[in-house]
Amino acid sequence: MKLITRNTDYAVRALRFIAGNKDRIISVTDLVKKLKIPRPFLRKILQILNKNRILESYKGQGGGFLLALPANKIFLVDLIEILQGPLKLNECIFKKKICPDRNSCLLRRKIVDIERNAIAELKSVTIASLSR
Amino acid sequence: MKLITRNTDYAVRALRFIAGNKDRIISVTDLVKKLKIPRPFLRKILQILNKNRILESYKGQGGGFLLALPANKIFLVDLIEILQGPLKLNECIFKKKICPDRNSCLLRRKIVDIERNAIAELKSVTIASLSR
DNA sequence: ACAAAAGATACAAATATGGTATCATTACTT
DNA sequence: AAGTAATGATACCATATTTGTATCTTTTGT
Repeated sequence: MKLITRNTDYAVRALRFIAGNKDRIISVTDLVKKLKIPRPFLRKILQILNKNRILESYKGQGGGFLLALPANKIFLVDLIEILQGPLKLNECIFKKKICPDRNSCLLRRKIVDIERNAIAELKSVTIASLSR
Repeated sequence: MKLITRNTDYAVRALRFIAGNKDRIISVTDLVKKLKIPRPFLRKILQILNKNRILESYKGQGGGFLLALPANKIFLVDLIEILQGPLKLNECIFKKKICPDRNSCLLRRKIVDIERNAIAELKSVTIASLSR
């Protein structure tokens, strides 16, 4: 039960590095040299971040990536949602059907509370705040 | 990223039912009739709860299960730990090695904070409190 | 002795996660 | 214009976890 999976962790590392080299275009080659992340996996992650407008990309020789937003506007919650899907800690077991058990919904309500708190805390975390 | 997996959810349902039939031995057959849980899977879950002294078991004809503890002493956190393993939201990517990146540890620290809060909230949840 | 229960344990299917491989496209350099 | 170094798109594969199934043994009440 991980709050953060490896691709989110990798994304944070990569984004931190890119943020730290302000205005210099960073290629996957640069990143692989610094961070020990499997190259094709990292490429996939960066492509996803690009599609989600966290990164800008430049093709061709000398190409690479830049932040599409200032580092203090890139929120960890957003990265989690992009790379791991919606931040739901509960995921009701009975998918489409209405939950047939009022008491089990008591459980769900508790989980939703905890989820709300966790999200609130995560909301304050940005790439900038992770770069001190 | 589920806080609670299906087997924990099943366990809660089963324990609630057993708690609600105080002092009557409940067999898997009884439980399967009431809760729509696949029988062999439920058996496995109950066996685990028995081994972990959440349930008492009685073999032979007329056998089944009783709570080994009062319902207000059966904590959700414990069920989670038993059925899903240690409640760790962080799970540092670099397992044995010392984390080589001080900044990524900033991330870890945040997650640990969130984890601490979530666990604190979970600590108050018992089978009894889920049975109103 | 029989049958109805749990105990133990090995196996299997489905899903999620982590990672590869390959080909197409773009753009800089010469 | 050609070569090369970069990303885009996409399909595939390996591993781990979750969610089950199947089967045989042991116990106990009737």
